[in-house]
Amino acid sequence: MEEIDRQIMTLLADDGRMSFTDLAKETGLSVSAVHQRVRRLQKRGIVKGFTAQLDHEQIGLPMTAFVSIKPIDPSAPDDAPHRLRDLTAIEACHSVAGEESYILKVRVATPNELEDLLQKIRAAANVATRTTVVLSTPWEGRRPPI
Amino acid sequence: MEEIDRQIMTLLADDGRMSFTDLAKETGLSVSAVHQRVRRLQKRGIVKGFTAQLDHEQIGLPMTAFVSIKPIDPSAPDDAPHRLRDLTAIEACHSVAGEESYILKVRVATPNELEDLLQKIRAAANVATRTTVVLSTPWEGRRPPI
DNA sequence: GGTGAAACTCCGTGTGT
DNA sequence: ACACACGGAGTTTCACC
Repeated sequence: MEEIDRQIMTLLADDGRMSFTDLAKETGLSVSAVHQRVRRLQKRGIVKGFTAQLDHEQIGLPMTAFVSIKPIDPSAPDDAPHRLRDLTAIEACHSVAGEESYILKVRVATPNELEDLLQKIRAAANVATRTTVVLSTPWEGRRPPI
Repeated sequence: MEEIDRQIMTLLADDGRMSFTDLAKETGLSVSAVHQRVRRLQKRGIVKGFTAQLDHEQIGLPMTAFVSIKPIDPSAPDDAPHRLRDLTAIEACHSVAGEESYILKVRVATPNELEDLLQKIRAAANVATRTTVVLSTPWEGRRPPI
């Protein structure tokens, strides 16, 4: 039964708009049973939501970079995520082990915008930054083997 | 008119399963006009697809890491993406500027699995690896400001 | 958890402007 | 590019197992 949930999640990860009718055909369950399972998966938070995958080039954000940050004053309390939250160009913020404390993934339109963003990051969180610019992305957001 | 496309994409990025009827209400257009626009956005590849957002903890992949790789033999042809393609634990592969040639984002269940994966990466692509383990993720996959 | 059916809503296409 | 309309398809809830 857990097997069927995995199957449903795999199908929805591939096509987030697949109809309940088609999910039912694929799984061999009735439409209402599938409906019930999807609602339960959402309620449990295993399925957190559904989203459209957009082409960054075409929506005007062709530049991606990873920004590692390190506090200038290591004794100060670390609330970098809170301080950086309003910088919407930061697509992801990961706390990491290693020499730096966070890795940020950012999307911008131009090198100039990246420069502006780095200044804002340094000012907002009182950190030093180390930036790695993405040249191309062979793949991204690939579905994990559930 | 371009404004309405941006609005539609924002709505679909927030809720990938929103009905055309609701999109029509939000945008003030008719259902068929919205339908036409979404199909066009997909045909142009601006909307690349729709996907379910899954909780990595709950699907058994609680561990995330960034793996930077550098070729051991810099004179060899660089076909790392092709050689790494079958390692499905690699969620993303970015070619980057800087000291290393690629940054990989990987998801695994345990430290042991990470160790196995790193061995496979080194063997498959003939590279040295530098791994940064993610401790927590304040946010991820946030919608860019379209 | 599962089914099946009923009532409702939505989708997708055709037609017209 | 958009609006309107209509038949087919999908969704959602219900009683029952």
